Amino acid sequence: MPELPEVETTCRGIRPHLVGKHINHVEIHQKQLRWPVPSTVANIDGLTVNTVERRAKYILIHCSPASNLGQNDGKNGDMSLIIHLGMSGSLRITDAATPLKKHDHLVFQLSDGQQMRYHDPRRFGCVLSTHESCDNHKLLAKLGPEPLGETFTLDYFIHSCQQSKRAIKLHIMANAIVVGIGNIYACESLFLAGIHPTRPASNISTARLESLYHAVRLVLQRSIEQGGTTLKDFTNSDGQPGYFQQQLEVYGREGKSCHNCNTIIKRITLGQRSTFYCHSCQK
DNA sequence: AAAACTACCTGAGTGC
DNA sequence: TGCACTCAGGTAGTTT
Repeated sequence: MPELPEVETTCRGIRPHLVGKHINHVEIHQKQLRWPVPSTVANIDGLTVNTVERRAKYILIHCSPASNLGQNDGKNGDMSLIIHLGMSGSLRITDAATPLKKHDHLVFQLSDGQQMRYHDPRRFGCVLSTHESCDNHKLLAKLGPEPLGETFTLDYFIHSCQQSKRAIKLHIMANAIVVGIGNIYACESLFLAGIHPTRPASNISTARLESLYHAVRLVLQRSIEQGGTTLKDFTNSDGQPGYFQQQLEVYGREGKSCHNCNTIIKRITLGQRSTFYCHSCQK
């Protein structure tokens, strides 16, 4: 299930295969994703990929007509794809001869003969297009800062917590506060910081919030370095699994011993989501 | 206004 | 073997 590190891993994997290439043709085999794939996605036919970026868990692919390359004025037929991998999505680069898989919903035919395929069994993801700046798109406009970016400062984080009485786990998972921290990394970060997931955000000392701030960034950074977490169906754009799962301390470990103190890891439901923690290490 | 809840979806896993 | 059932979970939209 792609979280921020998986999306970053995907971006890095597909970028060198896409930038500078033309997209000759798009095939839409299944348009019924989280939202219907708009027919305007097909307008990308013939455009050239300028950049591949990530914002939160969205992959942004910016394209221009070949004649406009370098103008970067946002007009003249520029177009961007906004792709979300949802729970089970992946983007893979393959050659055209590779047989289609059952859930390969979109196929982007590239000018060098390769293809990029959007695969998503559970169809929780989306593929949308826009001619405007992606930052203004409805889905991206209200997102908080990137957890690994410069605008996510310690002061900002502490202040946001002091304003909220919600459980700290729900606070760090709220996209308006900071993006890209899903269930797995929220659990892991709280374990690393020694903070109980249900503790109200405003009821945590600034020293402990500082630990959490660094824990969030460390956990995400480390996971990106490992190529993401493989749970069930995540593989990178080459089809290789990530290795971060081998380092999970609490997530999915209900009933097993804490690596730190041997206490049995507990599971509770918080915000409709399974939440794993060590009752002894996290207060 | 903020928080809580729901719908969307299908593959994997479990129990009978 | 196969059927019925549960669980996983990001996000926007709805309800409280």
